[in-house]
Amino acid sequence: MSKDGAGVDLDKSLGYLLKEASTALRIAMEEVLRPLGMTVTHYSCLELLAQRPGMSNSELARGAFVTRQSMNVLLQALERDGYVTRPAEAAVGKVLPAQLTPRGRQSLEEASAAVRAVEVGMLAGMTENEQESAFRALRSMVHSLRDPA
Amino acid sequence: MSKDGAGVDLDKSLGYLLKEASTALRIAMEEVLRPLGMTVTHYSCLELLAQRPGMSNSELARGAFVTRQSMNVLLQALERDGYVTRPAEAAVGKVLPAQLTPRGRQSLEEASAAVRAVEVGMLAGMTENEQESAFRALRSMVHSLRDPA
DNA sequence: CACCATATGTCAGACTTCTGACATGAGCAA
DNA sequence: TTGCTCATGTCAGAAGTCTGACATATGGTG
Repeated sequence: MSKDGAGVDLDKSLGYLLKEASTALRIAMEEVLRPLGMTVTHYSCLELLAQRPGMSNSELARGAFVTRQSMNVLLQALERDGYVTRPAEAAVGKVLPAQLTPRGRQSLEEASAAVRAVEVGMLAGMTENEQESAFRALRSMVHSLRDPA
Repeated sequence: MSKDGAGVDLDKSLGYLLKEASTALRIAMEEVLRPLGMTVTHYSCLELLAQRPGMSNSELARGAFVTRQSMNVLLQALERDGYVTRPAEAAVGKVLPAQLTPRGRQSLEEASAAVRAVEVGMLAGMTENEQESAFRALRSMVHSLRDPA
């Protein structure tokens, strides 16, 4: 019953393993971010804004892999708490470019260090070549999933 | 600003790419499972039960990468809707072994075929060797994340 | 110009998952 | 036996994310 032709053999499925790895990473990140009062999406948003100041709500949503509605909820909270600022109205169109405040930047520094340590730990025991080929493999999977042509 | 020493360069981060790939896979699976009225966790639960009948709620939770509380909510719904059966009381201890009903098995068949197609598509363009090394890389990451020693 | 497809920001409600908590049972050691 | 630790099932409430919907702005095309 455990490996009949109709079923998916989870122990050998790259999809299943992909989810397993992603979950392990998320849990490890939540573990170090929780003491800082931050969720993974919360951190992702700040990190994105540090790299590309002025990103809009929709751009941040795509970068953090959530819907723009979810990002909007988060962004309003970050704005209320003083981590992020947005102009009251759009200069052009409806796009509101977001910026980190000094407080946001400082908060990100602690988080970024913690997250970087998690990623370094994740890659422990892998050679540069192994990391490179894993990178290419994941890129290929993303491309195939998004463009099934 | 986009690549100062303090930040994480998301474009080169394996962690970020891992989340991207996992999200792409989840979205692709949701897309094919939605017409069947099934979520990814819902499907995962049925697939696990097909491979190992008699799994308990907690075992299913670990296998589907959710908490046992979340799996309990789902399992109660699956039981109510006739996809799964559990004994009214435990034969030994508190563990309630779950089983697929014929209806659950039939529902799984359609879903399993759809999900298998998604996974095949995801691996399109990758050689057997590339898949194998990706598998080892992900396994290594999971291990390092769970056991940071 | 008018029209249409696309993208954005936002609100509202529902769904899924999570954390916290409790009681119960198994396993092991003193 | 008693006590301790761990795992399990479950309930309740909170948090995060999602889908659906609407108004608005842009860009291209007739």
